[in-house]
Amino acid sequence: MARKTKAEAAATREALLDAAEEVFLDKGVARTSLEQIARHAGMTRGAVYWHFKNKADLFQAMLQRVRMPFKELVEEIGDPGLAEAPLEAIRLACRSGFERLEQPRYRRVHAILIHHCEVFGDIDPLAMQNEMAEESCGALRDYLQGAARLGQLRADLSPELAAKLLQSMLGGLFHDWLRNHEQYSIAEQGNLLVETQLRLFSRQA
Amino acid sequence: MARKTKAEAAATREALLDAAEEVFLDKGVARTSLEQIARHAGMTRGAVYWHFKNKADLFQAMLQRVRMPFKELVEEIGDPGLAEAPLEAIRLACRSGFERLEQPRYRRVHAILIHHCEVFGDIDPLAMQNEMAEESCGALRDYLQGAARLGQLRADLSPELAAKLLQSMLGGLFHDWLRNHEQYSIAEQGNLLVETQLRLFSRQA
DNA sequence: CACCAACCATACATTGACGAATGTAAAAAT
DNA sequence: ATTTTTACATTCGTCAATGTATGGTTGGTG
Repeated sequence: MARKTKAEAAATREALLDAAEEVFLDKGVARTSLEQIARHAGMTRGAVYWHFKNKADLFQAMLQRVRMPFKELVEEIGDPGLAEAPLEAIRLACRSGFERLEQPRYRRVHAILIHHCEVFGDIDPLAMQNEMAEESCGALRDYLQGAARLGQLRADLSPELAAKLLQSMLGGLFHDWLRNHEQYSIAEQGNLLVETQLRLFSRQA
Repeated sequence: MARKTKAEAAATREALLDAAEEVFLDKGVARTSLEQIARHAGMTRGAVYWHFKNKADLFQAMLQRVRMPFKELVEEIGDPGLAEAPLEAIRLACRSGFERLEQPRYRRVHAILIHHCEVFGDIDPLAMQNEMAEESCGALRDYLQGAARLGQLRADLSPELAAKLLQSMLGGLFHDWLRNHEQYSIAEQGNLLVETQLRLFSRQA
């Protein structure tokens, strides 16, 4: 095959990752061969082995395109007044997180990570899920402790417990929606649930 | 090989299923061969193909040993007075569900179904998860509607919304604990979260 | 303008899992 | 006592997937 320009090569790399997302989501990671990915992108396995070391390497590259730590979601809002309204910060961060998840790329990759892959090679999806869970739970605890200090929480509810409740609820919603995203909108449902839960947490009903 | 008695044959069948649980949980379903399962049970693949049609058949047999629909959990309590205390019924059902999950067999098989297998053959684990989710969510909605009729719910909280909240929370806890069961007890954590959530739901704080 | 390396296709060797076929010895049935 | 069936073990052919090696063309750089 003829050599391509740098831009073209980068484009085929992206095309391979796009194809990987689609086929992984459809067939599952273990049951899809690199041949299938390459054909779906209109290429051969040679292209895949040029751009990536192996299947695990391709998988990690796929994940790199959709990283979104919880802290960044809050920072992107960029409202300094949120320091005095932690509950509102949580609400807005969840909102923008939900909006990202509705983009096909974010939805597909997370669905693959959560529901369509097992351990393989040096990839351990459960460890990655644990990282994500701990990061978000830590952030939630910080904000809820702030809310407790400001007297915005019910007196009979510890911020640690509230954080675990909220974290579990968000995780459950996350898993459930990624299983059947066509049945409802995570933006609608998620905002409704988060607002309700935060309302139950807050001092003034 | 010599023929075994019926009891011995049934025992080897169970031993194969036990071995399958352990190896599946360790290596993931897709990455474990029937050879590995047989060897781990001290047999060969001949035994596996005698007792089961193929890998998918063995997998389904493994699941059959740990079926536990939500309704049965309530029925097993057998307290007729629970009709007037739906919130208490939910609490007790969750409690006994958590206790079951702490048995290694139930924990392992559910962990495999949720976190260690992809689609393969005619097996679709996501469809099974959806069945479980819908069944439990339906049951929760029934009980919470009963609680609403009896005036045991906050007036500003619809039973449907409460059911979704609780269902999401339980699902999140379920997924999270199955990922790292050695870090905490689901009986302790689960009962605490359920009681707290139900307390937030109830009219009298 | 020349030449090297980037970019991808093609061909080949290796691996390992499946499933079917066959072997076999003892338990049940007659 | 004989026959049949059960409960496995062993062997073998097949096929799909991986990884590597090699080839061919051209863009980029000196």
